[in-house]
Amino acid sequence: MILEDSAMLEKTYRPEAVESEAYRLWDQEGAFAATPDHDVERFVIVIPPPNVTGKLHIGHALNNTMQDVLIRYHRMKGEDALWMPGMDHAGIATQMVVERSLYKEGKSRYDLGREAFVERVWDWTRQSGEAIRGQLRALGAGLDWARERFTLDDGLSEAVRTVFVKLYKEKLIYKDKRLVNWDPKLCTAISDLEVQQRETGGSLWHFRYPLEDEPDRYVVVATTRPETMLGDTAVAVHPEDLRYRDLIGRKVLPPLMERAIPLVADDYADPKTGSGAVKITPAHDFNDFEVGLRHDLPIINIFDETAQLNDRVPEAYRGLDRFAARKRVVADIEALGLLEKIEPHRHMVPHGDRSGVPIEPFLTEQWYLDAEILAKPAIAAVEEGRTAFHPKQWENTYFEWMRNIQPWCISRQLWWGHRIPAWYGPDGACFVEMTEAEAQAAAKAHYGEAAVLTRDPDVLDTWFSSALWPFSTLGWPSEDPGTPADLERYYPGSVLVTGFDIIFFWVARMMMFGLRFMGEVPFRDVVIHGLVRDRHGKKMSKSSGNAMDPMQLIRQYGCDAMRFTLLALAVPGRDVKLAPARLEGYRNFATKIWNAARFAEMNRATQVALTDFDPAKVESPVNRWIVGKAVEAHQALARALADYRFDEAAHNAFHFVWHCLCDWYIELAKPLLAEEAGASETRATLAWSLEQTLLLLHPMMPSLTEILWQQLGFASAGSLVSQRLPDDDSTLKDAAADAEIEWLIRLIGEVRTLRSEMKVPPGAQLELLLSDAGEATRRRIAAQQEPVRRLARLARFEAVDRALPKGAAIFVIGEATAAIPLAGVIDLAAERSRLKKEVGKLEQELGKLERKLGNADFLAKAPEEVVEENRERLADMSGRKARLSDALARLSA
RNA sequence: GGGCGGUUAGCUCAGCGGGAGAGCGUCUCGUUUACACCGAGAGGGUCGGCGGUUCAAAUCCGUCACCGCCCA
Repeated sequence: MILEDSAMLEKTYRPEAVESEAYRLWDQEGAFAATPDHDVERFVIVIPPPNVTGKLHIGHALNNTMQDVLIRYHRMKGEDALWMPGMDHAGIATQMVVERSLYKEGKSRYDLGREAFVERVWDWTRQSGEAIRGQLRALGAGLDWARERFTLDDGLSEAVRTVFVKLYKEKLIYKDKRLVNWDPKLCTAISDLEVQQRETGGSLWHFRYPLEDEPDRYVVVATTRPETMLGDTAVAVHPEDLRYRDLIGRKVLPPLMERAIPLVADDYADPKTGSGAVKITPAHDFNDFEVGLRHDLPIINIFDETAQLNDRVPEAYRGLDRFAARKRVVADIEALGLLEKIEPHRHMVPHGDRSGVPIEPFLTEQWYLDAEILAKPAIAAVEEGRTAFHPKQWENTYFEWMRNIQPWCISRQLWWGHRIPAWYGPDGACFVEMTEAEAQAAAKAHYGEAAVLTRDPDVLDTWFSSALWPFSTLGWPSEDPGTPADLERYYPGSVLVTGFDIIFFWVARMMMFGLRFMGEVPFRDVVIHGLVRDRHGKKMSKSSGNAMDPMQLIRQYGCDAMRFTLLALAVPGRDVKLAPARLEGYRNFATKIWNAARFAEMNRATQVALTDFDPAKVESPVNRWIVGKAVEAHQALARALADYRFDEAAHNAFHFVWHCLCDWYIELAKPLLAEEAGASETRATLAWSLEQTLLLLHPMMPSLTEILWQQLGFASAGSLVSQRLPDDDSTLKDAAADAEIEWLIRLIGEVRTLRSEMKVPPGAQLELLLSDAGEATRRRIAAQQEPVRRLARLARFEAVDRALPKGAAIFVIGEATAAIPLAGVIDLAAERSRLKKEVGKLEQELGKLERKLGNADFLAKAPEEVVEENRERLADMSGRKARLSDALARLSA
């Protein structure tokens, strides 16, 4: 077992073994509970509630990972971090899921009746909610579970009713009869945003409508929807269209019907489209509806709610669905000889985004919210920067939509959701109140006696309750003693993290309602991320078979690796293209960390080594160097997260761990750890560096780091999850140590390159001689004997005063010239060509620099430090070039 | 039609006024016990085209081309 105290770490990292263990530990400690009694900064995220439709997808994984990083990071900064969990009842989506399962049993919701059906959805919800909680845990998401909310909870439902009643009484919510987007499959109104325009291959049918009083003459109308001609109430032509001028005001007789309809003049008719005449069906087209209003046309609705033709059409067509009706109408018109032609036609057809069927504009009475009034302060709040989008460009999208906002149709003909608190009297009078009792009272006042009331059967659009989520979850509008304190303390939230596709749904509506009812924005920052796509950039979907299930990825790669991958790829303003290769890479990274910890453990560099350790007092340059690098890594993390640059946070941490800590520090520490003297400082520094690494990585890779924290004994001071990050302390950085280690790294790199290019056998131990070494370099040579000899595989490494030997490979480092005598081994021709290439490159660079520095304008106009920097580079390069040319000359001699 | 974003190494993408970068892949070499889910080294780019601003442009402006997304 991994957690047995005495056991060493297992040889390989097995994520599945640590993840559940870590979460269990956090649960047990109540690590995710907010701390309302602590007098510290607050950091609040209210989760965008996932739908209770069953499964989280990879987009949820990205979204919640980002939130978890922020929450864990701010908690580790010592703030009171609250991450409010919860789920959304998701009216249409959930109802559909349950109806589908009923359908498999051969039943419909009508067979069950409303009450039993709703009970059945509750069963589903409980089950689905449990599944989602499990998935969020598997993700490592540190939510404050005791506070979990559901949009249909009593308190939240009360919030919904409160808002509805208030806005109704303020006349911002009203009932109206107009065309809505009607989903004939789900039999409910849906909002504009739930309608998808899909390009569809169709036809343009041209029909002849004879004039009523001159049957030999006809007007040709073109339509993409022949079946709606049964509801035509006019034909419109453009007032300036000379072809039809004389016909305006006369009547035409559409085929198949006994009804004559007028020819009206309206700008809506486009003379350039088709024949220039257009049939007008006010009940079944948004534009036609407007035309109808202008000309006072009758509105003839020919569909029932499932889009079958009703009894307002000739008998032959009654009961046909719209697709059958289309065929029949076309065939019948053709039989009458009134079909002029059929042209193929691609056009956009509105589809329900849930049901997938074409949407009908349908005339019904619905509840509306006057969103324009609520939008104004919401626009101002973003203009004034009280809420800021990241990246900022999304503000344009927000403004664009908010400034053109339409009345929001908030009623849905569903059974699952918040039932509208409106009751009707026998004469249809409407009473909107918090409870039935209050409605009764209002009715009594209205009628002067008690009346039988019927409740409105409809429910509210799901987004209506989502709009209240940032404050309804905190207890609004409850009068309970506990909750207002929460509201006061945790509203407004700090951040909302969501996808760009949700700006209109969540962000906009939360802004409107937050400002209206709380008088303050619901969050300070809105972090917008992209969609997760497959490796080719295609949208994931079940139908194309490219969907990646986060739970599957967690099993395959581990939750930390999946999180880290998503973070590293989460470039602002761009979609995430997720490829297995990236997941593998970061799974390897997790293993790398695990093994670095094993190395530390094997060298007893654990918590034990840290007794009385002060990183400021470290002496050896290597140790001072890694201390400085760790400080920089923390600084980089802070900078990245302050800007919500999760990709940079991940890349910086990756670079620190792999390339600073593992590639160099551990390798350089090996000889020191083997020594008698100096080993204890290095052991302690290694332990400290690892501790810093775990702190640094924890927000991004929580499980792995927590388990290592426990295993290496750091947990005597508590779990990693509740540790404080170190205060920023730049005094721990040491420029001299940095310079020395950078020199060392370059030196070793040069030798390795030479060995490889000269094809020196890997086992051969070489000599490295430095001439012209200054005092500092000589000191470094003396100090760094072991690391250099070991990592560059050298038998000897020393400064010399004599001339460098002839048959040697040469490179330049700082002021010194380095030689590796390779007499007998070296291929002189190869070394000559290598040096020539090197000199050639330098000459090219030098040419550029000389031209630049020879330009009077550059000297006059460029900032002094830029000029100076270029001068230094010139000096450095010409020195190197001189020495390499020298070596080349001697080789050729 | 309007708006937004993109075009940088074979792939995925950073960088957004002063020396072209990362990860993955490719090639060569390597088991010196943290790690082969590893180590060492290398190769690879007129930064989409054209024009302009500037001492200086991948980076700013204009324009064109192509690719996405959103709204009509």
